[in-house]
Amino acid sequence: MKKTAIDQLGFLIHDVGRLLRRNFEKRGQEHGLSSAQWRLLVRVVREQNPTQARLAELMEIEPISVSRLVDRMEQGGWVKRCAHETDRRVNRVVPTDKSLAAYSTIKAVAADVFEEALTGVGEDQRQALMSALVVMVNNLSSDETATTSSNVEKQAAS
Amino acid sequence: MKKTAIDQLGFLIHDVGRLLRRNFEKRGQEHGLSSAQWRLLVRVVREQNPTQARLAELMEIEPISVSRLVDRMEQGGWVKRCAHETDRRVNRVVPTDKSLAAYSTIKAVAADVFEEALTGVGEDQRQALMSALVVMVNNLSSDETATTSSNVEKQAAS
DNA sequence: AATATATTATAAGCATGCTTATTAAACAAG
DNA sequence: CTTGTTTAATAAGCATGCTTATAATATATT
Repeated sequence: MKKTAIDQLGFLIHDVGRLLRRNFEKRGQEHGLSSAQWRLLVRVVREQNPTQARLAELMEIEPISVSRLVDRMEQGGWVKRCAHETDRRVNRVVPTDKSLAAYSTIKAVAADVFEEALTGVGEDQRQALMSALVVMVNNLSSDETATTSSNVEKQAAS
Repeated sequence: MKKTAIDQLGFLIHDVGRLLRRNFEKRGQEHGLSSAQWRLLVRVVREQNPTQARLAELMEIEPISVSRLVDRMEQGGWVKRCAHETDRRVNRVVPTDKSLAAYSTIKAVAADVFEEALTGVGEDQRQALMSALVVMVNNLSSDETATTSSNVEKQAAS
């Protein structure tokens, strides 16, 4: 059994991420959501119509990136921008009926990709993998806003 | 101890990848290589002046992506394009003295980022993490060219 | 009330991935 | 040798991340 050197970690994480994304998008050609768009939609549904700023915080990407993601998703009929009740600067991002209808199907596609990826990885090892990743996220985002680590908690929870 | 659900796997991998990249690039502002450029440089040094096509194969990205990466790295003085001995279609990508001088320093920065990321993760868990990731790469790229899995072997080896 | 500061979203432009199409050179088949 | 196919690199244009800058609105301070 060869010992995999730690300095391959970056390459491995990068490759696994890319391959997960590729597989998800290949299988999901019927639904037509990119993986970034899917990540956003999950937040929108879970959080119940968050503002764009809240989405940026949750996804830990820049507000402008959210803005353009929402642009394309709005164009594709996945979400709508709705005016905030009191603050006229703010847009709430709201899923369309189309999104809600597709949600569980797409979720199943994602689960399927994970299952394929983890074929041959035992339950213990899966737990080790997941908890190592959670620790890594915490370590690496430790110097950022406090929101970060609580996000991870939340992710870990559900 | 909360059980981390498998359907968070995509989010976690994505986040860890992004955070590793961000930390590497933040620390490496002095050397001025992006993480994609660093990945390419590692291949160039290890493989001893590969062609662009070979780089695309090794990095599992499209030739055009290599082309533009090399454009910027050539402009930044990290690599040169040299004519192939016999085939006039081909460029060999060759590291400059500047690259070779910086190589071990940058490698140390990467190792440092990994060490920070893995703080609090025990040796057993590290091994479990790495081998799970190797399995995932193999599973996910199984329907691609045979080159893929042999790459992983090679990565795992060194 | 008027002015200064915060916050929300967006604009412009770069890097790195992709797909699809093109050019130049090499190779293969008649 | 000419014609057709394959291969190496590049071009054009899109998506999604980034940084830096701007406009509009809210909020806080004087």
